Amino acid sequence: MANQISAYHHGDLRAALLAEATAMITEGGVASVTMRALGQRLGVSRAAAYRHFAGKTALLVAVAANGFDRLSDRLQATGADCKQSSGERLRHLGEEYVLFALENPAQYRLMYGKEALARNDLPELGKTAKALFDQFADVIRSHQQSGILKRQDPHALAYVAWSAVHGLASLVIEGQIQGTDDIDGLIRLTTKTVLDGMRVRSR
Amino acid sequence: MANQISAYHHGDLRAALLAEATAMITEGGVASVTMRALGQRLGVSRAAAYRHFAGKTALLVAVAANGFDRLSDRLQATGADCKQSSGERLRHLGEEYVLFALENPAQYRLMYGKEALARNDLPELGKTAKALFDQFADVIRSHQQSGILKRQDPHALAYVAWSAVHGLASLVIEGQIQGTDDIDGLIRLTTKTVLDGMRVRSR
DNA sequence: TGTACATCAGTGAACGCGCGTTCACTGATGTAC
DNA sequence: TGTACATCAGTGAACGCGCGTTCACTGATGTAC
Repeated sequence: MANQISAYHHGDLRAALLAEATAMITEGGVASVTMRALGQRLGVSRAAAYRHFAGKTALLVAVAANGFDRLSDRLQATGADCKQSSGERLRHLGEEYVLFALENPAQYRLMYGKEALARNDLPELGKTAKALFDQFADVIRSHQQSGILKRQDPHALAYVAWSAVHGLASLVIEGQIQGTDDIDGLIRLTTKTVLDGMRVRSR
Repeated sequence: MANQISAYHHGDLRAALLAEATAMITEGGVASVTMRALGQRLGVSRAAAYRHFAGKTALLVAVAANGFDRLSDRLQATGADCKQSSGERLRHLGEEYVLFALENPAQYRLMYGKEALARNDLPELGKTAKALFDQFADVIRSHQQSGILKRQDPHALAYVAWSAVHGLASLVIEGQIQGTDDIDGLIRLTTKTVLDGMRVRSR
């Protein structure tokens, strides 16, 4: 076991590559990630990455997959924190979702955009995204059974709620909602408005 | 006046370049637009485009600007069609917005994403986008004065509504909401839910 | 009406550049005896 | 404990490619006289 890092053997280059690629994406967009720059920033040859990833695409897919894992963990922790069956749990879920996206803008874009990652790379990622959405739809369903939410197709209702938080996150990430605005207040208003619209007797 | 098109002089190459670039973006994403391919598809030298646009970026900015014009026209037509002061006008506005995005996915992405177009190119485009949003905020404000919508900061409320329609459009465009679903129904449910959440007495 | 000429749209060859990836290699590590 | 060796992570030079852009040019058009 080498717990010391020599100049030649990096130690955990794979993890370092993922972290550095994520940082580069955040700083300059996915187009700024090049195998050359990546190696240079880690003080490593540009060919070294190929020992750990089949190619650039595989590396980006890994970054996205890591994002899904982290988002899923975060949302599950939110669910555990907040046991009440009222609509508050749903609101917290939505707010945490937006916060994750705003804290990891580039990774989020990689997860849900298809500009950077072509369709070919999606089999594995598509499943992960679907699993996360299904978990969310289950929460919606349980709130319907508690009589809090309208009894409509839970998948459709889940899509509506997801649209709102994804839309808000995207608009902020893409710079369409300027920094002078009260983002936290906007997040709360969005989750509140959509939840109110989904509530029983809201008409 | 040359109303005949010779082999050498194209006639209206500028418009043809815009249309073809838009088509290419739709087919293969913005990365698939290259000056070479563009010229080839129009049966023209690859240098010909530089007679009409300063460079590739200028061409893409023009495509985005054209998108804003068309979207603005469409939404204004919707407002004119639908004189009633009830929430129906707002719903139509939202639905037309999503439909425009789904019919022009790549152009829409170019308009509201910042992946393809760097910040430097935004001075003009930013203003156009802002003007469109302000028009929308005015509609929200007038609905508040009619007593239909909650009296909250109209800009904030406008952001919420925009988030929902932008989010839905984005999720569909990025392939996150699969084709087997009832997209039209989902559009209606989204606008209805958000409008209900914004209504007076909706609590 | 006919000719000379200015204007401008499009040509095609070439440029330099940065990219992802490859390949034979070298150095460090851990293990078998 | 010491040595030989298999394993594997990282090197660095080189590859071919497609890109945006440039440049001197040529061909068509419209206009002045």
